[in-house]
Amino acid sequence: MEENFFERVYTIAKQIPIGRVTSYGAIARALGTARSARMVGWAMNASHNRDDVPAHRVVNRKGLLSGKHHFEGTNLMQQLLENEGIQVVDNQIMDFDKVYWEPKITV
DNA sequence: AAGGTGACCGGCC
DNA sequence: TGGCCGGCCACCT
Repeated sequence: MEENFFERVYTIAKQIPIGRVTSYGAIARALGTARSARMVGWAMNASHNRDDVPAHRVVNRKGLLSGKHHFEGTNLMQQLLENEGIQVVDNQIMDFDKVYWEPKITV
């Protein structure tokens, strides 16, 4: 199933469980393109077209809501995460190691 | 076809 | 984790 790079990212993002988050690099690794983490972010940017993609569950490796800037509101992303039981303070995810979830590696 | 761009990551101080 | 720099790769104009 050779879909576009975007589709792959979306597939991984959709697999993120509720109350869990992952990093761009993790997704990139899952896709086999560990060095193209930036592409993941780019794909997420296009995720605005998909409503099935929980982009709010994708943060950078530091657990910072790097992409919150791209959401509609200023704290929409944080609200969504908190709604799932994730504590977010100052654009930073608390207990990042606890809520962190690594996507299934699809080689 | 070439160049610019980006919601990043890892290494070093 | 704070800051800076280089690499990396697909998408857009």
